[in-house]
Amino acid sequence: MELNERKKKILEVIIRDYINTAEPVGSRTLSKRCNLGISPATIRNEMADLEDLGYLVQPHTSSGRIPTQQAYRYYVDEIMEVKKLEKMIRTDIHRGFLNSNTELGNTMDHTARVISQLTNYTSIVLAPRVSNFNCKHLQIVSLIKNRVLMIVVTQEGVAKNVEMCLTQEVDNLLALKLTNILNSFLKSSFLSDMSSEFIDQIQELSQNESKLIHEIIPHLKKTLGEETSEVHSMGLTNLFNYPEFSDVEQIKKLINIVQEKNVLSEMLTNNDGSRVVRIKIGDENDNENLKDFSIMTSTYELEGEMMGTFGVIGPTRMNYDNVSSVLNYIRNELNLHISNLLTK
Amino acid sequence: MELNERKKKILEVIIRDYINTAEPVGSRTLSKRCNLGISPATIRNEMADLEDLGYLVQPHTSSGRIPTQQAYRYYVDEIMEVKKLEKMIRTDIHRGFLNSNTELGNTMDHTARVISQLTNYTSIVLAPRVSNFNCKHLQIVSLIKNRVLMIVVTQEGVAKNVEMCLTQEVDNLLALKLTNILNSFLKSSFLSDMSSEFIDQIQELSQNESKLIHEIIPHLKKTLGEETSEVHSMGLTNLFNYPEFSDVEQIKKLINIVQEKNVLSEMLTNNDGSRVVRIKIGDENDNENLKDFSIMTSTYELEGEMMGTFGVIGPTRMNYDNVSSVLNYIRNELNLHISNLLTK
DNA sequence: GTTAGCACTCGTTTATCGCGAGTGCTAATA
DNA sequence: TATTAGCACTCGCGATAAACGAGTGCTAAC
Repeated sequence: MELNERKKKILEVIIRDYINTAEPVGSRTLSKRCNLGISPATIRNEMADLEDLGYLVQPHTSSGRIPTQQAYRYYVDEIMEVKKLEKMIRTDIHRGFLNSNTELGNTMDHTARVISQLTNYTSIVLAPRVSNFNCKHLQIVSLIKNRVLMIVVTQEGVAKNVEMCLTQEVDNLLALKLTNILNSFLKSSFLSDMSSEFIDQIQELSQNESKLIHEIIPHLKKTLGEETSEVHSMGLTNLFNYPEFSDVEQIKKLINIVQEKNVLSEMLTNNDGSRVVRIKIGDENDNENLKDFSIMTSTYELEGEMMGTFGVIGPTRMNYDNVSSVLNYIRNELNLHISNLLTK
Repeated sequence: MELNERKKKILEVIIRDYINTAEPVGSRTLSKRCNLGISPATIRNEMADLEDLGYLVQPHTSSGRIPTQQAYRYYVDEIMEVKKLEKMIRTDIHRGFLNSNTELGNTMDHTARVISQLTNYTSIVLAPRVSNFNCKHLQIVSLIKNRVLMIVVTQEGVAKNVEMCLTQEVDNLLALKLTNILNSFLKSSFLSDMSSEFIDQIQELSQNESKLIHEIIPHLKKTLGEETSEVHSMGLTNLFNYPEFSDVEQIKKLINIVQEKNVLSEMLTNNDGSRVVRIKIGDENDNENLKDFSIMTSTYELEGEMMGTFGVIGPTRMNYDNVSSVLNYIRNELNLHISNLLTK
């Protein structure tokens, strides 16, 4: 798909304009805007070419043109240059993160809020996941009768708790006992192979304890195995202001996306590690409900290890420049902040 | 506000009709619907009277009438008779609750889902709150460095956890120590007066431990003091189908209400204990954003003690009959289920 | 290769009209 | 005296039509 410089320039201006106004752009307005000193007629010819090449479409005969998803993809890959955020905004964000509470949950909320404010789209931030068997500490807390709470703490100091119902009563003492047993497993790395044989071999366990441990293990496995983590989302109503989402059906779709946590899996399956900020435009999303949206995501890390994902959902007519800048900078801040919070 | 029997009957039919159709009701259709054998002309006279009394309004001259909020209030207080749910539906609900997971969180979700399905409005269920100093057990879990998790378990077996950042590092051993100290406080009911003097009097504590306890206490106080609890909501999009909420501005308002948890405080301040199901119609809500909505709430209990609130948010043109029946029955089921889950 | 000119397209806006559901009033009726 | 039939009037709504205007493609001239 080679485009000469003039076509490229024209396409760029069209995309920029359409992103701003959401109105089809015509040759006249375009000729005023781009200072190439070419007449509307020439531009019309070029636009017709760009339409043949699949970069533009007309909503109806004799109206201006709007960019296709292919055009956005081209823009993102070949035209866009990601700028640094303005210094003032950067320091603002930095200060915000410093003031945001030192608690992990608050940090996630704060991040989501900042992103939605800076982009005017809907932000989504996934808390660090608890998985991969890298847990450091387990704790069983007796709730009442046969109901207990299991707290799983990872090496990175992230906690997750699971409520469960066992077949017999567990008091504080027994809970402590179970906690100790499970943690000794942890040390001896039995957990990496939590098969029944292993557990039954532990001689010191009473039949009772052994039975309870057997009940707990599946819950633990499930917890460690699942990829889900807390979702923090902000600015859902931001999107309602955009004309493409102003009818009720679109709004319903949008709410379902965010509520049913569809985006989540979409974000996680986006595993292309080669770029810091990843972009999925419209049809590029696998999820059927997301075909009308664009999603931009990035990840935050701790000591080189991927901890979680965050990003933005908006129209395909997204301000890719600005969102890239924002996500880039937020990523840095988040890495810094998380590192302060979680490093030993 | 005395209304004679015929006026009462007419008002009732108008309200019922308007709740179903959302269309102003005229004298002709009305005369067909109510079998009082009176002509449209007579009904017109009565309707004019009802308008003078403040029960009806016309959206514009020469259209049918719609009920005022005063009318709904009258209907709810004087006309409506709450029926039992159909046997079939009752058994359906009952089975659903039996099958719903034995975990507390799931039960709340299930309740929210069932209510929104049965009413076609938006349901809100507040999990049992943790407060009033009735906690049974405390647990400190070391996360990483100086960050710990505090788990508060109430007498009823409800848990809540709070992440906090202390001024010095806490390892597993120290966490256990702190846990023991706090629980001994609990037993000796020192917690009910957590003043500094009391704590400093404990001789056995090292300066170190004492300092940490002093840091933890405020968090504990805050947790026990706050009235908030998890919110489970379902069926937000249900409301979009009603014509009164089909424009974007209303939808925004609605989403803000549910997201920003305004309803929550509204529900909690609704303290009129004299009725099982409490109703707030439009203006009766203190919260400015709720003036266009009606809210119906009820509470669930454990051994006579109020545990939490649940209910429904919808248009003032709400099907008060059906929602009353549903909330009534759900309340029974929830009491039963919670009792099974939490009783010693 | 570029541009001015022109006829044509088509969605949007504005105005007008008729329909119909509903009302209030008056006079007749039980 | 309460009820009802009859009738003129109101007003929102949908349909139809006309005017508008932003934009296009094509052709011919530069």
